[in-house]
Amino acid sequence: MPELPEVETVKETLKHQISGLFITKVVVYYDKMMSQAVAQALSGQQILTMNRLGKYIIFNLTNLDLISHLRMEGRYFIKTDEPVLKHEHVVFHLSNGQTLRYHDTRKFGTFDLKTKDQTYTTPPLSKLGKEPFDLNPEDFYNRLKQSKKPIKTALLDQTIVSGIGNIYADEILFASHVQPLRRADKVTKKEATWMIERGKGILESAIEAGGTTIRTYVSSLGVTGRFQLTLMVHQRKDEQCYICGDQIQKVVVGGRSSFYCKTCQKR
DNA sequence: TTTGCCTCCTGCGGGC
DNA sequence: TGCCCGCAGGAGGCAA
Ligand SMILES: [Zn+2]
Repeated sequence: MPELPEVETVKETLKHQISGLFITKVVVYYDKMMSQAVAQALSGQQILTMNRLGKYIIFNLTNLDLISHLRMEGRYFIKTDEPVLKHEHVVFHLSNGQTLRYHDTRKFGTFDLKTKDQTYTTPPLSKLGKEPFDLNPEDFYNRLKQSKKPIKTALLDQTIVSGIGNIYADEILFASHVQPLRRADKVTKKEATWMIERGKGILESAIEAGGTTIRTYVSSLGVTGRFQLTLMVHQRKDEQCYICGDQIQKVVVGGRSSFYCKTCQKR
């Protein structure tokens, strides 16, 4: 599932591919994905630029903002007049004859259309906490102090810190030597600081990796922003820890699969 | 108030 | 080989 780095890559790619173009028509093939009213309102809007906040992509239009969330499987493809595929649910027709296709096998992605004054002052964006890049470790620590839920769940809570998903949450906890089930209010200031500082490094590396593979993905697999990065623990159940050799454990925390090394993450 | 469970949707893998 | 079942997963909604 795309997290902050992958979404950043998608946003940057789209920015270079479609900025300046006008949306001439929007066709919806799965009604629940986008209302007719929204589709019609998009006609005639120019795509001025693309922005991102947390895991949300923002199409900055003439006098509206379209907020797109990819959830687990959402992808964008830029095509011309090829047949519309089974999982292409929304097709944006553009002023240069190309089409932007929103592809989503699970149909979990969302679109929200906002007037400019409502974009950041109403949900979903108004509820977002800061990204790790902007979050002061001390503020993060103080916020964790107020929460009794497991730290893994807190890291996934977009109102506490935005942009982190299941994969990077596991990686950040490993890098900070903290077990996923530890209560958030039991995390020390040192550990909270590690989570922010090392979290930033992990996300930055992933963004950088995305930048290097961007062309391959645009041409072959669409604008997914996905790329292979070496993961220390996520999805590595029963494999050896790269640091100590111990077996990676899997636990379910808040309904989410979580992976950790019980030796490197003692508490 | 805060927390946690359920829901959406469909491809995939395991079991027989 | 093919069918059936259960699972995974962001975030919103709702119940406790
Ligand atoms: Zn280890």
